[in-house]
Amino acid sequence: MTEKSIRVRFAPSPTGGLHLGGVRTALFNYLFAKHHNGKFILRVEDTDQNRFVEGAEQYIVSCLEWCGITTDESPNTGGEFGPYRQSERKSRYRKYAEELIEKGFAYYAFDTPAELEKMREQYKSEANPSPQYDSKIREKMNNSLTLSSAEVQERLTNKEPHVIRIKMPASTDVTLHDMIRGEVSFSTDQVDDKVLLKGDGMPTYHLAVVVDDYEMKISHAFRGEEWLPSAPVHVLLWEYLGWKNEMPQWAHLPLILKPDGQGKLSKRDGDRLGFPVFAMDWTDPKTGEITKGFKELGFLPEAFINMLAMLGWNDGSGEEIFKLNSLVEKFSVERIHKGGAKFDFEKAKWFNHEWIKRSKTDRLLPLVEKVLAENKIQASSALLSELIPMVQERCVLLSDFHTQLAYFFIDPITIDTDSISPKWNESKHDFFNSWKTGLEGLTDWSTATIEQSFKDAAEQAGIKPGELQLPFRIMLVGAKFGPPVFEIAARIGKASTLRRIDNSLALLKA
RNA sequence: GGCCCGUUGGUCAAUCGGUUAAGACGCCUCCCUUUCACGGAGGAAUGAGGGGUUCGAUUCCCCUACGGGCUACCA
Repeated sequence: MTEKSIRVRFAPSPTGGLHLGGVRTALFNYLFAKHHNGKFILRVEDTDQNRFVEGAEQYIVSCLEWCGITTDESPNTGGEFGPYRQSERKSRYRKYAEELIEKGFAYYAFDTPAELEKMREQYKSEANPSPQYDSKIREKMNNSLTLSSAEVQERLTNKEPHVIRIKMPASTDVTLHDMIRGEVSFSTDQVDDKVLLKGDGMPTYHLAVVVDDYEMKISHAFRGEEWLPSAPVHVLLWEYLGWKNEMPQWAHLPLILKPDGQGKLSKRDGDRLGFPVFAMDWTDPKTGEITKGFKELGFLPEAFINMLAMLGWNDGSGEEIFKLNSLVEKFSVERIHKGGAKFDFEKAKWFNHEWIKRSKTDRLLPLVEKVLAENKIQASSALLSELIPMVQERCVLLSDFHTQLAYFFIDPITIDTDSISPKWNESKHDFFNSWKTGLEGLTDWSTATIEQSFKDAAEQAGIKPGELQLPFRIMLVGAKFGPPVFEIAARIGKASTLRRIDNSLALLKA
């Protein structure tokens, strides 16, 4: 048995933002390839000129880069099996389609869109709500099977618009082995004569995927489960073109479903339920509309791919946190789930929180600097490096670093006096007023000395320190969160501390 | 409608004929902490239904139900 070298491909079409499911398909392809020391190829399926969206291809590349999914061959970087953009391969497809016609496995069809529409109307019935261009119907249409060869020749020389359709055999079972689902078989009676080459000379997905997988020597083809119904067409094409022995192994991935209700997760669900569906922000070049992505929302790519990998796969150990290289090491197709998984944004956030907690300061530093800069807060890297470990366990999203860190740099904008005013009284007011003097006299401004001074003053005032700690926190932070108060006081310095006490005291008096 | 795929707690899921049916998220209780978070200890919560096969089915088979996908000159 000859060992074919492992080559897989992620083949998105550049029609807009890159969906969660798309990234997961890319990821599984990548994990499989790298686990077997194979190649991961990016192939752009831009055969539909109507759906082509400017910038979408570069956006997809950027998403993969952000995720750390590197390509071995792609439109940008090239490779020995290029071009990797189907539009640039246009000229190669027609000859295969015509070869199929010669062999009797395909035919020319001259039906206009209107005629097809009419056909569907005509044959539509209760029993058959969606009539197909199949072995029965093709007898009634305008194609090289029904027209005389002279007329076909004439129409062809007149450059009459036409497509090439596969001629599905009658009553044959097509069986394929799916790495995830095992044997799956279909009756050819159920599948229609798919268009292989479109009127504009571009191939459809069906022809292109087979030709390109063959020419690019793809060994394993991973794609979403939505492709399963058309798989028999592809299998037949591999056979008809005489490449059966080189056909890749198929693997149809389960779908990612809506969290509520049912159905495939879509961009709309994200908008509706308030979470991203795209990997990164996507700006529609026509409308200018921006759709939020995981990256910009504050996800770490490590968390994003980790979460995606666990949606439909696990290593069986119960461990859920994996780095990309561990995923590569552990990945196995056998452990991919068969059933679809509902997307759970809460769990996605948990992954991110875990990754933020576990990340080294250096990893977080540039990202945190960016978040702060976006909020007009300048901070030195040295200071931030000390601050990050103090707050990272409190951040679920990178954007949380802003709220968790802002008060180290600027006085709180809102003071949650409601939390302290119910228990506020004259003696507490007096305490802070007099403690200020004590603080002013502190020569060594450190967490320990501030805390000691606080305790001493509290004792002198006859108030339990615990009752004064929350007020102090509210004064410095503005709300009930953050690291130990005295550490905060130590960091923000004497002047800021005193100023914030004064500001709050003024508010509490009123 | 037809075809195909799927079905373990609310969600992600382990189990590859014999278990008190893991673990995680979320939720609840408690501890730690006079903030928040982290951490720790507990808790509630699962094999769609019906037939087989078997000494024994969550696990294998069939039927039903339910869910999903596909049914374009879109991918």
